[in-house]
Amino acid sequence: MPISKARKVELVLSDLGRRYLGADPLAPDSTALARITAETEDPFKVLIGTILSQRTRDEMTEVASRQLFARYSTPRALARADVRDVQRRIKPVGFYRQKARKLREVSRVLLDRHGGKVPSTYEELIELPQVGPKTANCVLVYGYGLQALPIDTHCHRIPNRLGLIRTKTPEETEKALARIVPREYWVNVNEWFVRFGKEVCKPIGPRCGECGFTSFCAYYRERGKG
DNA sequence: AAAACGGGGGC
DNA sequence: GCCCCAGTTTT
Repeated sequence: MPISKARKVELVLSDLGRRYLGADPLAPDSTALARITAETEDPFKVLIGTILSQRTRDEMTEVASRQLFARYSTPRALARADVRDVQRRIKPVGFYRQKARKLREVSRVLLDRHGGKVPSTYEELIELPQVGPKTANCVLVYGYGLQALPIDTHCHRIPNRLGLIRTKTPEETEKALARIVPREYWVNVNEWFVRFGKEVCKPIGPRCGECGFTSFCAYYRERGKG
């Protein structure tokens, strides 16, 4: 007799919690964005660091962030920055030319329309340049301690593989996860999926031998032993 | 719905 | 050398 979906969700969350909750958020095995956001409660740095992390390898984000914040740590400073200097500092991340322009642009919008402060509502955040659903929710969660579910490729791939949800778009994934994940887990579930996705449930070549969920994983069953 | 953006690490 | 990465924007 197959176990219920609710039970699967419970098993996954408790197991990932055991794996990662006790872990030091500043430890080397933690993700770079997690370290950056853990070191500061500054929504501006969370916003900038999250934009830098978009579609870019995690380790590169940390290097670029430190080089950028060493010189520009406020919207006012970054709004006046020389784009070439910003480009040089964030060079390790992908799309660095585009991002340098967008970073200065978003800083100017913060000054012109938001009094130099990062807004704390989804509706306002999503209007900012280079801010989509994922980045907006990251600012709410890591910058303001509010409840939201930032959806990246890991948060989409893993619950779908496990058969917890069946969604095509990030929007669908966010709604589906919001239904099945208890609120108390929202602050953690994003990073749990990211770390689990990097270590075990990789996009290609997943280490199913190190996964505790193969007994009910739809992906494991279909691909015939990993 | 699909393509474009892009440097750097891993294989 | 080839492929992929804590997405967003444009077509």
